[in-house]
Amino acid sequence: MRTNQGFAGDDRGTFGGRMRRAQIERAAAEVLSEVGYAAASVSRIADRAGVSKGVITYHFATKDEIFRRLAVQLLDGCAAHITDRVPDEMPPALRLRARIHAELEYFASRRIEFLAMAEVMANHRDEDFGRAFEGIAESDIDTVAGILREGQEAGEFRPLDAHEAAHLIDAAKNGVLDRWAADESLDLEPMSASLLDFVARAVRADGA
Amino acid sequence: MRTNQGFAGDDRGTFGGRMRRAQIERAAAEVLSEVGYAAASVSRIADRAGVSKGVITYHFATKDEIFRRLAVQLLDGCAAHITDRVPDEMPPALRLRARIHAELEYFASRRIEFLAMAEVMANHRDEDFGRAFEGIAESDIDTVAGILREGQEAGEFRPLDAHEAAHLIDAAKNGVLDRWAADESLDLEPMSASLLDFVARAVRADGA
Amino acid sequence: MRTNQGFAGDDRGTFGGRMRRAQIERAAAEVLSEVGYAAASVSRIADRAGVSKGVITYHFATKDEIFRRLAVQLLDGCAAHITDRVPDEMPPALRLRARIHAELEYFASRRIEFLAMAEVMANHRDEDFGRAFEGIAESDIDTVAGILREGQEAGEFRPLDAHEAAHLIDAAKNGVLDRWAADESLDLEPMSASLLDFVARAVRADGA
Amino acid sequence: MRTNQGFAGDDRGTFGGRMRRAQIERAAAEVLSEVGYAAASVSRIADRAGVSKGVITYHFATKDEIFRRLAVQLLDGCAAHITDRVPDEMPPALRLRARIHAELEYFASRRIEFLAMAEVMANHRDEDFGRAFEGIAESDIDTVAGILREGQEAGEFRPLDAHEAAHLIDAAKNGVLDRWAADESLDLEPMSASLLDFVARAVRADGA
DNA sequence: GATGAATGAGCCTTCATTCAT
DNA sequence: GATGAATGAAGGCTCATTCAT
Repeated sequence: MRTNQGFAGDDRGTFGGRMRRAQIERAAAEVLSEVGYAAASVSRIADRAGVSKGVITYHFATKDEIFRRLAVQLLDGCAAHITDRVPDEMPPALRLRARIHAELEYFASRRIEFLAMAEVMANHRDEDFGRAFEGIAESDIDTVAGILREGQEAGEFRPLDAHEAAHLIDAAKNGVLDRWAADESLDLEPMSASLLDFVARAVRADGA
Repeated sequence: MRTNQGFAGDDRGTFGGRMRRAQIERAAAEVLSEVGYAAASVSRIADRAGVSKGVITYHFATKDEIFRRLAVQLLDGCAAHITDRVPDEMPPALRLRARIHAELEYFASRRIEFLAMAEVMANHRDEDFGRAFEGIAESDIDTVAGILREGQEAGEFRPLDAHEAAHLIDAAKNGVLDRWAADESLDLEPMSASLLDFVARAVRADGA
Repeated sequence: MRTNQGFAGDDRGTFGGRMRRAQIERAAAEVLSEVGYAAASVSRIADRAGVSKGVITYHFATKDEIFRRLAVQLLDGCAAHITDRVPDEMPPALRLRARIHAELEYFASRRIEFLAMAEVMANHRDEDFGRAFEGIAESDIDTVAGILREGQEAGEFRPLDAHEAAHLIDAAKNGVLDRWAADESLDLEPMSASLLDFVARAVRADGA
Repeated sequence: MRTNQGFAGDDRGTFGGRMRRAQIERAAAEVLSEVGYAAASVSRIADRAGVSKGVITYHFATKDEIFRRLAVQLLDGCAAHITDRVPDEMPPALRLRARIHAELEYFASRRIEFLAMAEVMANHRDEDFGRAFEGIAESDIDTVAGILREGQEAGEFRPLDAHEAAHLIDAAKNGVLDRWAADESLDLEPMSASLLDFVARAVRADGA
C-alpha cells in the first residue's frame, strides 16, 4: 500500500499529479488572499478548487505544506526573474534600480499570489511557534547591501550603513507592494516611480 | 441584550476590575507576541494570566475585543505621545524627524505590545473577512504628507509626490520597528539613526 | 455564618426579603414568557429585575426553585380562585361551567404568568429527566370527572367515560388558554364562550 | 459559503449518507423523548447513536436542523397519511371523524417520534426568540373549519363558530396524543373512541 | 487517483453556582 | 443583604487528518 507521505514536496510524479497540485495551490492562494490565513481552511480550499477534501490530503502531506510551497515558489520565481533581468555587470546605481524594478514587475502580474505569500510569511510558524519565514529575505538584503558597498567604492553612493540601508530599501519596497496588493484600484506604475526616485535620492553621493 | 456580565468597552468599573482587565490584556499581548495570532487562544491567554478561562469572558465580551483593545490602546497611546512631543511650530524638516523619532521612542519600551499589535493588525478581520485595521494609519500618513508639502513650500524639501513619499516613509519606519521587534538582540538606536538619515536624504531639497 | 440554603422555598423572612423574592419571580416570569425556557438564564433574569446575579442566588437556592415556585404559586392561586367561586352546591352542569369560567377568568389577568407557567410545566425535569409536573392536573381532572358522574346520575349529562371526558375538557380548555396567551391580539371572551358551548354540547344528555 | 461538508436540507447523497442521517435522527428523537429539549445535547445524541460528535456535524449543519427535520418530517408524513385516507367526497361528519382517526392512527405507531416532535415544537425558537413552529397547524385547522362549515350547510352540524370549534377539536385531539405519549401504559384505542364521540356530540345538529 | 465518511482535539462562549468582601 | 468576581463544566461547532472503498 502506497502511503501519501511520499508525495510531500514532491515535484516528480505524473503530469496529472502536477496539474492537480498546481490547481490546489492556485485555489489555496485565492482563498488566502480573500479570507486571510486564519480562515483559510482545507475545506474552503477544496471548495474553491472544486475537489473533495480528500484530494488535498492525497497530494499534500499537510495543509502547511501547501502554504509553504506557495510562498517558496513565488519567492524562487521572483529571485529567478531578478537574476534574469539584472546582469552583474551593471553599474551599482543602475543595478539597484533594476533589481527593485524587476521585483515590482514580477509581482505586478501576480497580485493574488503576492497576497497569499504575504499571509503565509506573516503567519506561518513551526511547531515551536517560531516564525517559519524569519530571515527569508536576508540573502536578498545582503545582495543589495553588497551593491550599496560597491557603489560607495565607485563614488556613486554616499557613506551609509549598507546593511541598514538595504533593510530600509527592502521595507519601502515591501510597503509599496503591500499597499498596491491590498487595493485593487491602485496603479503600481506611479508608485513604483516614486519608490525608485525616493531610494535613489536617499543613497546617492552628494556630488552625483 | 446586555447581561450583567462583561464590561465590553467599558472604562468605568471598579479598581479591581480595571486591574484584572489590564492583567488579561498583558497576558494576551505576551501570548500574541510569542505564538502568533492563530495560536493565541483564550485558553492560552488564561493560562498565561493564571486565571480560569471564565474570567476572560467575564471581563471581555469576546476574544476579539481583547485584541482590538490591545491594538487601539497602543495606537492611541502612540498618537498621544507624538502629539505631546512634536509642536506644530517646528519647521518641517525637524518636525518630520521629531515625529519619526517620537514614534520609535514610544515603541522602544513596548516591544511585546508592538508585536502583539502587529499580529492583530495583520490578522484581525471582520465577519466578511475584510481587514479590520485597513487604513488605520491613513490619517497619520496624511499628516506626514502635509508636513512634506509645507516643507516643499518652504524650500526645505525637494519636489515629490507628498502622499507617496509619506507612505514610503511610513513603510521604512515600520520596517525598522518590525525588524527590531522580531529580534531581541537588536539595538533600536543605530537603526533609528539610519532611518532618520535615510529619510532626510530622500526628501531634502537639492540645495539644502 | 448564615447559609442561604435556609431560604429555599421559605415564605417567612423579612418583609424586604419577600418583596425581593416577588420581584425576582416577576422578572423570571417575564423572561420565561419572552425568550422561553431554554434561554431563561439567571443573568437575563437578574438583568430584567435590575439586580445583580448574586441577589438571586441569595434568595433562591437554585434557578429551578424560582421556576418551580412560579408554577406552583400560579397553580395554587388558580385552585383557590376556583374554589372561592364555585360552591359545591351548584348543580353539575352549572358547576362545570363555573369551574371552566373561573379558570379562564383567573388567567385572563395573568397572561405573562400563564406563559411562564406553561414553559416551566412543559420543560421542568427532575434530575433523572422525569417531568417534574407530570400529573399535576390530575386531581383537578378527577374533580371534573366527579362532577360529570354526579351529572350523569342527575340525568343532566349523557353516558360517557367521565375520566376520559374530564381529560378532553381539560385539553380543550388548555388549548384555549395557550392560543390566547400566545397571541396578544386575541380576545379571550368569545373564545371562552365557544369553549363553554362546545363542552356543554359534548356532555349534555340527549333530552336536555 | 458552502463547504463540502454538511448535507443540510439535502435529500440527495449516497445511500450510506441517508442511512447515517436516519440513524442520527432516530437517536435524536430518542434522546429528545427521554431527557427533553433542554438536555438533548449533541453529545448525548452522538452517544446514543454510537458515533462521535463530529459525525453529527458532518451530516447536519446544526443541531437545530436535526430537530427541525424531525418535526417537519413527522408533520409531513402525518399530513400525507391523512390525505391518503380521507377522500374529499366523504360527507362532513364522516370526514371529520376520519381525519381525527387517521391522525391518531398515524402517531399510534410513532410514540417516540411524537414525543420528540412535541418537544421541538414547544421549544424551538428562532434567533429573536420567536416560536419557530408558531401557527404550523393553522392550515390543518382551517381545513377542519371548512369541513365544519360544509357540514353546517348540509345540516349535519349545529350553528357554531367554525374556526373556534376547529381549534377546540385540535386541542382535544392533541390532549389525547400528549397524554397517551407521556404514559406508555395507556391504550390509545379507547381514548380515541372517547375523543371521537366527544367531538361528534359537540358539533352535531340538534336533530341529528 | 479520488472520495465521502469519520474522528477527536480544540475552539469560543454560556451558564449555574460559589464566595469573599 | 447585596455585590462583583471567579470558577469549571458543558455547550455547539470547526477543523486537519486518517482511512476504507
